[in-house]
Amino acid sequence: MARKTGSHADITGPRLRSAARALFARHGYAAVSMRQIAAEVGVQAGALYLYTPDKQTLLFDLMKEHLDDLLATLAAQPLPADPRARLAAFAHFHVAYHLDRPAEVFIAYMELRNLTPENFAAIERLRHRYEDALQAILAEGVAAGVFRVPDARLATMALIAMLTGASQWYREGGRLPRETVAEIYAEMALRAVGA
Amino acid sequence: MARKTGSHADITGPRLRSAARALFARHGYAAVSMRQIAAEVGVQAGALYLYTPDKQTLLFDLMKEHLDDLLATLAAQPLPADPRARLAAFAHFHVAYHLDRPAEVFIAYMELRNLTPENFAAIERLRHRYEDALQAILAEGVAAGVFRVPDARLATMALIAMLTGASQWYREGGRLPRETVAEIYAEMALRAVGA
DNA sequence: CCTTGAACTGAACGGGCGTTCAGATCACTC
DNA sequence: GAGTGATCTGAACGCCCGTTCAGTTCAAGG
Repeated sequence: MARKTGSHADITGPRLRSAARALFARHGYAAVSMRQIAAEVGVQAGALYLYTPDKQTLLFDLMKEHLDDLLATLAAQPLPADPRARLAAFAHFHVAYHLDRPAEVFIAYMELRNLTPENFAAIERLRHRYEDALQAILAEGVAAGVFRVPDARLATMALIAMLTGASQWYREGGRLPRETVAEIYAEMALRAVGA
Repeated sequence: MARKTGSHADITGPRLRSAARALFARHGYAAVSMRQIAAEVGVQAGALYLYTPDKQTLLFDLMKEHLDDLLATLAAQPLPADPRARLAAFAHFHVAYHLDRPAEVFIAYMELRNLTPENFAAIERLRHRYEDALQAILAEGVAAGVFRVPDARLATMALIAMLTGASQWYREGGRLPRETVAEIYAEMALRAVGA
């Protein structure tokens, strides 16, 4: 008793990732079983192993995809040369991007400790690349005399934590529209660094 | 073959909580077994049930203790009347408190989804009480005309995320001393709200 | 119409899980 | 020095885990 109708390989693969993303985000990697994911996909657990070598790789791929996409989208972003406008654009981009992907954000920040050491190192490298992009903006602003921050690295971590936090409380259709939230956060980020 | 030397009830209880706190923070609630905790305590798994009714209550008690202590310590804090000085004192307190308790902070923010609905509601109530304390400071500052924030609730969430984030990267004996970190974060918080 | 091979099932593997409990141990009281 | 009760062990309960794999189904190619 196998599949009833036609070939499903190109359907089941994405569905697996999508189901895993939703379940990991809601209940956490360790609390979700392959059987639960399989049930969500509408398949037996064994069939999942046609699309992922194991559960750990499934988690790693989700996180890597998220960070790769984050870095690629940032790179494609037109960032003004002026440090102030540049930081405003970065902050606006960061908030909007994260509000659009609450599940991915949740996983990327909560499941780091469930990665094997090698996978963890790979993800941390990507994340560091992203942080460095912000840190460079701050350093330029300091050099240009328009930002006043005692420590660029600390300010980077503080801003990213603040901006990312938006996705923890924001709910679609809530009191404030997405654009307004991004705008206010960008404004706070600028002020925080003394712009 | 039971205990070898004397009575241990007043020792094993705290040791259970301490071991659970450390293991939950490192590996996550769902990934830690009662047997692992028992091994850390130096006891068989069954013995733990003399000190906690179940694993869920163990997690809940750790989180409730943390938030109760946070609220009590905040209440005992002498906060100046001037909104600017008041916010600076709050921010400084928050960062210092969180840098001192990285394990508790990690658990309180990462394991919310592993609480039963009733326990979750109870913890959220406590957390909301704390957030309201900050929001009140911001509202006073806005009323006094010294803070400029479009939305006090949003600013509250943004500041708490930023300040709490310090405990994610801060390491004892690192580049910056604890006091300096708290000072810089407090300064950034003040500027973020336009003070 | 027969063959092939991709897609999937269903059962099994060894092992760990949270929790319970009868029984063992032993500091203490009277 | 007998008895008590707090403390803990060790084994067991039923259940779920990630992963493997022989076998089944069926769309597509010749």
